Amino acid sequence: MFLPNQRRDLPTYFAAFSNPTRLRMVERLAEVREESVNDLARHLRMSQPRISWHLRMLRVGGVVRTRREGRLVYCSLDRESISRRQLELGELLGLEPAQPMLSNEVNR
Amino acid sequence: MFLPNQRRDLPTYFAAFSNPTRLRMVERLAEVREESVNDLARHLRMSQPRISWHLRMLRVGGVVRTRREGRLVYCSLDRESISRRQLELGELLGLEPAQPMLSNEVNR
DNA sequence: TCAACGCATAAAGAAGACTTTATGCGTAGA
DNA sequence: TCTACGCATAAAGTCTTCTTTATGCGTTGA
Repeated sequence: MFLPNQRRDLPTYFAAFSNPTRLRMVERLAEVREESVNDLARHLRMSQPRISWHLRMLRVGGVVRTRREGRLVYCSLDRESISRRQLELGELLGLEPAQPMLSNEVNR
Repeated sequence: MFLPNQRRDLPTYFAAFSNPTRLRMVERLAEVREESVNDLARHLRMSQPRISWHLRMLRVGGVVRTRREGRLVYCSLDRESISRRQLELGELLGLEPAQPMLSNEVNR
């Protein structure tokens, strides 16, 4: 009841990274640590609904998390979650326990 | 002329992992190290064209490689390539150089 | 409490991913 | 050299993902 879980989550995790638009968003969030939805949209020159849509995929995939402050929603990488999924992939591939990758990064 | 490359390859890499069927194939190949297309199909109870189709995605994504021997085509994980992409992701996310993950695994 | 802002979501259409069935090409063995 | 096998690919149809345009809901500041 834990390993099966893994197989359910991994596809959405990888799907999050499997799109150029989302990769740009991720890249941007890696640079700025945190940014509001509108600012993200402005910076990447994309419509706000489009950003929101991809944001959802990133959230569901466990790549990005958001927090609300007033009427702004700030996005940031969920490094802890990413790290966890990477380990799951390692298990699936039957790899050495491998470095937790990011383990020495604090999450925001 | 190197970083842009990265952004071109990563989506196909992640797309390879973003599908349950392909994840099963990958899981299987992690167990058996190497298997022919037909045997893979038999084991996973899927049609041969279906396997071939997904195999192509896995190959394009740099996750699996194949070698021909007579009329059989053997599939195996391309651990070296996977390792490389994992590092690219790390760079994109602005992470510590992080362990090459798999680095202490020989490739078949 | 009203107007404007920030974001999410819905609806519709376009593009892409996936599956099945059919076929073709190369190799091996008779 | 003919047949059967293993695999790839094509064609057609279906299902999913993605984009745009329109709208709604919550929050802030007047």
